[in-house]
Amino acid sequence: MLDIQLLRNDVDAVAARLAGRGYTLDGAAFTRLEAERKQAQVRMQELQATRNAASKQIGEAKRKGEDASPIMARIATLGDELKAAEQAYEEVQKQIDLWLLSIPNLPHESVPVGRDETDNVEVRRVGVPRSFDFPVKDHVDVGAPYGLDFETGAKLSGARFTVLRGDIARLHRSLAQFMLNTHTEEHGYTEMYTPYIVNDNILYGTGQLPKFAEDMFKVQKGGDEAGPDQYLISTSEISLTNTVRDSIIKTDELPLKMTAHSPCFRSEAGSYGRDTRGMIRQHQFDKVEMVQISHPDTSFDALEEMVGHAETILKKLELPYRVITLCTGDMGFSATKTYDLEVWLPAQNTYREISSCSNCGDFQARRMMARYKDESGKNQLVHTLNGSGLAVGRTLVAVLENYQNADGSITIPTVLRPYMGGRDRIGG
RNA sequence: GGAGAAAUGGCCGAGUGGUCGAAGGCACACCCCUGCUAAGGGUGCAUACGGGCAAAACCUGUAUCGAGGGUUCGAAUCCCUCUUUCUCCGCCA
Repeated sequence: MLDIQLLRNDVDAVAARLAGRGYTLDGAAFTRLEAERKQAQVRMQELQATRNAASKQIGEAKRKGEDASPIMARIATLGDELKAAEQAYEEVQKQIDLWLLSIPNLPHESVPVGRDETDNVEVRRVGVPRSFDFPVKDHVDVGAPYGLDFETGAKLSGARFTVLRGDIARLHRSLAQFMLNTHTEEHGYTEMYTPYIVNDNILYGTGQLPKFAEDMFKVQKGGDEAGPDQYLISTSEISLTNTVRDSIIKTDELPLKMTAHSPCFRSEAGSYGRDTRGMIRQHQFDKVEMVQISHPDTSFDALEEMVGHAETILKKLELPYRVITLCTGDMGFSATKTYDLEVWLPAQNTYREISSCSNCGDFQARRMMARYKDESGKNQLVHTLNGSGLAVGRTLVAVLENYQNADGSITIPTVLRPYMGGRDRIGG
């Protein structure tokens, strides 16, 4: 959520910055709503002040044993007026809130301006894609003999669900363990385990609601149709970041660094026909997530650091990748700056997203009311960052494709061997 | 699932219809006193959103005692619904 003061002071400047990310801000509508709000609020507060003063007088009169009926007669009709005024105010305020909640974050000045992913800027490439002297298979064909099973996944749950068994399942688990251990032991993150089902208000905090409900899975308690709205998390960013909701953090406790391995559930409405083969795009996938709650002064340093943490995983796995800066038009709703890590997939002969690291500035903090106390004792909004470190399913894809051998076997990356019982290959 | 109790400021805790945004204590900040040891005194110390105002200081209004509704001129206090916590019983991995 943007600072409403920013909008009150200079709607046009905000609109100009949002235009860069392809969002059209209706400044005139805002100005109109704001005028209405001010009028309604002043009116309501005046009536409340009148009522409060009269009630005090009544109290005093009664204590002295005087007759309070003249005062009561004077404000006889106040109640109805006040009720109407309060309703009018609430109505406008609700409109403003909903409008505010649907505006995306402002891009940071350092973000390249552009329309879509073709305008993203490559920052660096690390590692050299291996050259194969045999026909390269994609992960579906590489993994099938060892337990990568889409057919059974579809039987159980439909398209975009996968069953892993045997060596592939273990490789998948090993990747998650390896990532989690690296972030906790080498990067200073606290390991977390959090709910996978969250209340709807939590999703307002991180920005999935009110605009992106169609990407989420909504769940219901058995037999409880009137129960609270709850959703499966689409990323553990949601649960990790919201742990600091409604709290005031001591300055010397910043930054808070949290990591978790969790499943992610995405309905991906609107992505039909994209990446239908294989496990690139699934309704359920695992991810190791990093979240930092940062002091505003250091959040952009923290972003660079976090990208480095994600890169460490790829480096240790010896997977070639590149880092790109997303342009204004390609960034997510809550982000003020985002780096994507893209891993080399030989079968697709291209780099594909495997991590996304964003600084959200105070955008989520304002929605969550997450603050710290500054030196002068004032409460200030924290900055929030999140990054994949990494998407486990896609990392599995990358390992299968990059480590495949001519005989159909798969070499196990060196760092994963301790997690795989010391073996150095699958099959062969 | 059944029965009962509870939820107040950073923390503890008083407050059952009328100047209560809330006593008192702790913690914290500053000042004074004291030349010495976890001593004494004073002051300050919730948040959000408005208006004066373009902004700071300042003045001022409104809301907030788990959440939402209701009764009332007036609600922390009475009523209803919900949430959470605790105790006991049952069930369960």
